Amino acid sequence: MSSEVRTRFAPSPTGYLHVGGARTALFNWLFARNHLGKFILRIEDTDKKRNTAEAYQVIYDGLSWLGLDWDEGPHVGGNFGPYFQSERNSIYENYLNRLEKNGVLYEDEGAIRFRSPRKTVIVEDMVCGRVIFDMSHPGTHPDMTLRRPDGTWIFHFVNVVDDIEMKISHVIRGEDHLSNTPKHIELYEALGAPRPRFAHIPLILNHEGKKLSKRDGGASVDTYRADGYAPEAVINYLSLLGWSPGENREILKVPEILELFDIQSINRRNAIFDLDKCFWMNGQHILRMTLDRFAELALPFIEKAGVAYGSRERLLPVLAIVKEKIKVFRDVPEWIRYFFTEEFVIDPAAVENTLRKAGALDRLKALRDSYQALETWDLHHLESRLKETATQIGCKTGDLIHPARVAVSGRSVGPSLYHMLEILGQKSVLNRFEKTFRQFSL
RNA sequence: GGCGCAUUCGACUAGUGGUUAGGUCACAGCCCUCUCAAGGCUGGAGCACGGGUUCGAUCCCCGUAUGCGCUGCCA
Repeated sequence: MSSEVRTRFAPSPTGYLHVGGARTALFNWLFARNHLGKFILRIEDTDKKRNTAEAYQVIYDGLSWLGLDWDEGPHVGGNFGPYFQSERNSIYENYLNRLEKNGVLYEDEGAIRFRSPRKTVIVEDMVCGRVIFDMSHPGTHPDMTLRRPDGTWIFHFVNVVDDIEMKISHVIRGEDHLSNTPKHIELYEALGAPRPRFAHIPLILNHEGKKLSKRDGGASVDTYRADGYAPEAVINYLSLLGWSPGENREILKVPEILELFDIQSINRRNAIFDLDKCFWMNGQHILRMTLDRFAELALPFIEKAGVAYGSRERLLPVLAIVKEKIKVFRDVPEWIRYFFTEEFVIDPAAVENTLRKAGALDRLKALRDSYQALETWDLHHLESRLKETATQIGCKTGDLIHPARVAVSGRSVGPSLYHMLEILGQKSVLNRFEKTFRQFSL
């Protein structure tokens, strides 16, 4: 029981969930789940006035969307709450009193400072190895402040107190905290508390090699949901920043990541975030996911775009034939809209490149004639009849296929033509052909 | 400035005291093909630099450079 693994993610409500934070949360979550331990969410909302309800919600939404469920924290409670620093004032008072009794505090213009023991502190980090800090010089390592004159708390103190109180066994956090760690260790020692194991993971940087900021594309987790990424793809991508399972494995499902993840094998080098690869990876996950999962993730975008798909029974076959083309779910509506309405947009460039080609409409008319007479409207008959027609009028199949695609969809790119025609049905296809003749004949 | 961490193709990474330094994204070309994707093949592209240690270093050690982080009464 005392050896139970307990990790935590301790964000402050800044209004968005940073991908770097999400990755920190992910590694904490993976480590806890791997060791059958507990993953705790604690909100570090000490002295911020902009702590709006939305700012908290963004954190819950982001983590939930990614599937990083917490065992203790907001909404779920736990035995070590409250899980908001803003509600833990009396706890901090107690700990401050303990330090006061130990004579390690002093007042400085109204602020409370901690008197450093001025010794060498050795950090045994699970990622960075042994790191030695010489704390003996006040010039380079000034005594840290624990509390401001107005009574509000400083991060280092409350962070350590909470980790002690919440029995955090492993502190997994960004490498920007490595230099803070000796200070934290001094507090653990002064409080007579056992120190946790530390693991400092490399940071995520932007293309300029700077810390990824809110302005950088892909910095905020909610944009992934908005743009139509699958959470499992984002998890996969983030997991490979600073970590690799080896054997050239890359496309991994969450259970696989869980199985393969090993905190010892995290590297120490900062990683630059590459949205292109994340995008590619999303496509790979889409390719591999079930149609049900695809539909589940695509549906919000379809609804939002107002595509009147009628029923799930009508929608699924359409999704089935576009699934392999889709990279992000945001694109789904444009790929399927014309299946459900006659009022679809016609791409002028597509018209120019196909319907306006010499003889294109005549060939399409020949195809119309053969399809009009087609009795069995299915994939195979559509294909063989089109090929026969091409042979009869002496053109390549592509010379029929391309104009036909534009005629029925308004687009020059799309799924396989025969699949499209089969789903659209004979009546609709012939209608669209006629409409095309009316609209584009000279 | 001080302290800490890092440095393998443009990016993410694998890797070992002796390898043709491997994979993936991106890029280019080719193949496949009804478009677009997907897929296949090929190509360009990398061990920051200088000293050591060693028979031999990308790998170990020391410097230098560069980058990042910390150096707050931010978190």
